[in-house]
Amino acid sequence: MKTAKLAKILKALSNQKRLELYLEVARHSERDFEAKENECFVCDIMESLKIGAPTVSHHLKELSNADLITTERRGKFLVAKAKKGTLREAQKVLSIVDSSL
Amino acid sequence: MKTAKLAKILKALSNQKRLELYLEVARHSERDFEAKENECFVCDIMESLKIGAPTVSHHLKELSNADLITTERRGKFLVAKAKKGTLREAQKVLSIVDSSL
DNA sequence: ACTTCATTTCGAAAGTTATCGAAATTTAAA
DNA sequence: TTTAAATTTCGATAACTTTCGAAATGAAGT
Repeated sequence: MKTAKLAKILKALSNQKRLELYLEVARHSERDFEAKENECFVCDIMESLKIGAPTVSHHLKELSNADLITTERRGKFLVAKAKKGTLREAQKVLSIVDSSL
Repeated sequence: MKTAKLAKILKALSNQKRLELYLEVARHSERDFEAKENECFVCDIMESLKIGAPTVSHHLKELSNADLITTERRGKFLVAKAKKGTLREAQKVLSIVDSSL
């Protein structure tokens, strides 16, 4: 992976709210793609992170842009899923550091 | 590790130049603490990353602030050393994601 | 079609960041 | 102690970010 892409991924995770949002998505993504009718995601996040819907939407877009998540409309709601491979790749690059020390 | 600290670390690595700088430091840190008289570090980086000295200085400070490196004066020069533990801790938090998927 | 709820887009405000050139500081050497 | 090299601080600017409220859009049920 090129440093430009790695930097983009890390940047997407460099805001505390967005990082928490990502971790939340990552932990719940499997479950939420099987979500029941009355489950949503953006509105859950709004409440748990205490940020407005426009901001959540913006953050989700940044995470998508960095290839860290995908989103899917499920009826009225939007559910997000983590692309675990992207994070793993990023970790691989960073772990070069460990092995060389 | 709290998300606030993790976010700070990731932010420090979220700028491409700074990320490259860090990776460079990480790869060379052992060697450069044993540096010969005429080896320097900031000025090397200036050339290899093509950014001015003030900017390098600024980036080093940010990496220090995030606890990712330490710096040490060696005669006229400044050498930087990676604090591998910090990165490892960060990786540990992020790897929760992997194990939960 | 109308209403309602969820999400996105738009426009803007406030704050932060990357980068630079110039000046100041530090260190070593002559 | 004068000089030269390396680094830092300062002041400035341009670009970007986070966040918001308001308006627009999309989806689903009545």
